[in-house]
Amino acid sequence: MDNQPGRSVERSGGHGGAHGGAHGGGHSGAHGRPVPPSTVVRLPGYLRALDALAAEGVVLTSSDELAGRAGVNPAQLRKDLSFLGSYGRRGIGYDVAHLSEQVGTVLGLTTQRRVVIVGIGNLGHALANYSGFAERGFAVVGLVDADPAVVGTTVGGLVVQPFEGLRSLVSTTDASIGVIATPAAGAQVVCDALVEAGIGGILTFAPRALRVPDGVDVRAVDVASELAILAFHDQWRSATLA
Amino acid sequence: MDNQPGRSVERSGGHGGAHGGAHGGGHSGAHGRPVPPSTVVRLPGYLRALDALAAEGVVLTSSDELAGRAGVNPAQLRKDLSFLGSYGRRGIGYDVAHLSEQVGTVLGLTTQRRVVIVGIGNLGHALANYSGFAERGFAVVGLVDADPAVVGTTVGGLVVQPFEGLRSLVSTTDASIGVIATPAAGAQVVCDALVEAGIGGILTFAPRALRVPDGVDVRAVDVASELAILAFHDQWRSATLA
DNA sequence: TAGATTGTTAATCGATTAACAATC
DNA sequence: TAGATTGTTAATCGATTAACAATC
Repeated sequence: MDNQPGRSVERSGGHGGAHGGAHGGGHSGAHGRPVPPSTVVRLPGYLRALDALAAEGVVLTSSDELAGRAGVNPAQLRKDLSFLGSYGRRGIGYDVAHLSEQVGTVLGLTTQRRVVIVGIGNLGHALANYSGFAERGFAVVGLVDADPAVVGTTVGGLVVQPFEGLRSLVSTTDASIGVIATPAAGAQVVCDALVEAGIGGILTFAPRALRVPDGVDVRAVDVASELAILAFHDQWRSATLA
Repeated sequence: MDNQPGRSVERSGGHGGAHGGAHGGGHSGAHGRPVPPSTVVRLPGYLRALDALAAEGVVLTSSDELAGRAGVNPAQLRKDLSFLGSYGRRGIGYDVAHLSEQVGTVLGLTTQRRVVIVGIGNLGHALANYSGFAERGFAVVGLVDADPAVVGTTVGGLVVQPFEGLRSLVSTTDASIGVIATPAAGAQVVCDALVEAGIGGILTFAPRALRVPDGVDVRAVDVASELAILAFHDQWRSATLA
């Protein structure tokens, strides 16, 4: 469980390096066929669209309708779903409730996962109070901050713990996912501590690439990078107008 | 400038549909060669790594070093940079300051862009106070919320405006980028209003696909989806251990 | 049966990577 | 010159899309 010198590094917005861990191959769906990474990242969008349909009382949908809602090509939707199994009926379509359940199962949302948030600044506050966690079966079970002025305060019903308590917090709560909401400078130290504590999946908001050992999965959300990408397109709009 | 029935829909974490606007082709780099989308999304990461090197006083770097910092393959880094022009020297490497400037220019970060944030809840607060905007040359010039209890309050030095004032706010400030930090239910209405007001790039945090007309660029950050993707890998770790 | 719609195949397209000639 | 490192080519790989047979 030693935190070896990082072998893989997360790529902004992408996967962390290797998450394959033991068996090397990709993760399999119901068919036994592996589900490609590009498909996995679209599944949550399908689930969202399915839940919206269900909320509207729609019972049956088609690849055309569902793809339209999710913003993808119908052929791509069908191909993506085919990696999970055969959950539609030719000539008929997909049962909304059933497909939603299947997609949720494939994504591993049937088991509750416990989340620890490190860095309780503005963003950490927002995340600690974010209702989206519970809606998808995630439980925020711990908050950690390095600032003594923040430690001991209550946020979203949880008392903020000191950084030194991270390891025991993770093991006593059996958390498997860590969220890094610290400034960039502290992110790697926090990441190392999370990995050391046994966390297997990390969502980071810090604008910095993180080194993690094989088998640890990192997803990065970087607001500044997203804005820069918008700026790239924006300058082309301006140039084209002029 | 009418907001036509949406033709394209953003994909979670990806591009909005078409941003090509007038000319259909991709956006060109210094060479006149178009810069592929996959390259554009990595450029901010390179810029980050370059700035970190500069802060450490490093003057010259190699594709190996820079790629290591950014978490990509050195061959990929060189290929990406080759779309921008020839900014390295064979046998020598890249001048950190010069390359940083070139990448920043290509991304359109030399011109200040003005940003309006809609939805001043927990997340909107965090964003309004986020220093990362200014560091990359973005100026937050307006805050908007639909809740009368929030309108009129001061956040990050700006007075929150009512939703009805969005259009005039955008035109008087000449904002080109809009950030949506509202609940999912209101996101499409806000999006439509931003487009109608002339906004060309949108960063949304609402967990919902947005319809936008051609030429409007949408980037979506969805925390719940990111967690779901982590859950997918997490379940495979558990299964492999057991 | 006729119409609709899936699941899958095959074709296209784009992205990644390795290899290496160019050149500092 | 010898060593280092880029920029580019060519090979590989994976993802997207169109088309259609299967089938409800």
